[in-house]
Amino acid sequence: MSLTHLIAAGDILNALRWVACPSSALHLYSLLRLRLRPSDSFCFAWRAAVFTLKPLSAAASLPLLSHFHGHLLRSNLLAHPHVASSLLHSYSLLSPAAAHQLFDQIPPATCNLYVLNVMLASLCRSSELDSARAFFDDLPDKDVVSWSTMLACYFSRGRLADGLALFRSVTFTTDIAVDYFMLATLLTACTSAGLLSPFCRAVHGYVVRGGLPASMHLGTALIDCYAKAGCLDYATRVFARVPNRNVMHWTAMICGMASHLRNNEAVQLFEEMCQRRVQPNEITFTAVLSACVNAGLVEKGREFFKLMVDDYCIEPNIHHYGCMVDLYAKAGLLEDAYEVIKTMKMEPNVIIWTSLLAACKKFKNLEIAVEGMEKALALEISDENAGLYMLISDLYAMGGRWDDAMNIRRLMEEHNVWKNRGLSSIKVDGPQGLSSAAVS
DNA sequence: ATAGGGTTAG
Repeated sequence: MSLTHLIAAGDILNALRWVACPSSALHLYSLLRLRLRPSDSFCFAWRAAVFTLKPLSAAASLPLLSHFHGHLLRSNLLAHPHVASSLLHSYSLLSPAAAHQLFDQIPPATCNLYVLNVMLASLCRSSELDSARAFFDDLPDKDVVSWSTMLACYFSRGRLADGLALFRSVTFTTDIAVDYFMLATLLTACTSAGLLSPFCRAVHGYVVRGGLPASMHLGTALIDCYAKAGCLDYATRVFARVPNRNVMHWTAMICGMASHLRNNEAVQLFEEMCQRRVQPNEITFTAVLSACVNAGLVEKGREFFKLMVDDYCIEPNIHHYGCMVDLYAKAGLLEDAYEVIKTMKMEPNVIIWTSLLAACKKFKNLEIAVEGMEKALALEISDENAGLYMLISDLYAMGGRWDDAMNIRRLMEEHNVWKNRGLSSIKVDGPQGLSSAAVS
């Protein structure tokens, strides 16, 4: 009797693990609560609470979360550190202020290192870097998670020197073993900061000596880092050694090939990925479509776009549409390009209009140009759109509509916008930020 | 195995 109800409770708990919808999760949770007897292990109750919190925070509903918070308080489950850290984590993703408020109410007996690390991560995402660092310095104990959270914080905010100094501290002044989580953190941070090739090789050496690649995330980070550094042969080598390549590995590799204009290899990789039944995602398609654009592979691009929509049921986003417009426009297929714009489910952006109208100018197709221009003029005048406005002025002039052309120029002068002035916003963050230097 | 830090584009 008691055994059957325990099995049933276990099944519900298992189901709760994989549920994604918040209302189903809450439903299963209350079902489970009804089955639990006082004699049941307390472990059941807190695990159920933790599993329920995941879909709740994914649903991004603060009212739902605070409702469940009330229940956790009343049932005294919040005294359990697992529950407290999970709830704090959920809050921190939705409202850092609410997370801070909750943190202040957690009693010392519950506030273990897990809870403190969640709070540190929350501060790293939302607060001044210095207050996160002060919190880190005040931690009574620090484990590998505390250190890598703080490291990622420095790197993600572009504080390379501080990040590297902290990395030196953890390696030289503590007994903490650098794990693959931390390496992936470092690698990702350094990749986006443009600190590429030497660092990547160092981490790779560390990984090889450790007899890896054991971690899927680290494999992706290594491939991406080598690819961004221009070391595509190294990226390929790492890629070949990953045992169970997932969509991330394939996508990182395809992006790498596409961004270095090795378009045919990008297309080949994509086709091989599909043959091996690895499901491409929207980013994979962005990469392979841009390879098609760069190589002028119109038919391949058309085929892949259709594959994405019909076979993989991926709703095209603005990048996908942008690739298709560019693909057709560059090939002089202006009707096809304009057709894509007409079927888009969102407003075309400046990139898309520029692509179409530049091709209209090049191929001297004023018919489509006139239709497009009328709509493109709805975009507000700004430095970013200056190039588009110049193009429209040129097209008017080409069609002999000098007054309209002059009007556009006058409008630009009135709004004081000039082509290329947007370039002054290019980010300059010191010598390490210059990726072109790091590529060599 | 079981809570907290990491992965792909623009």
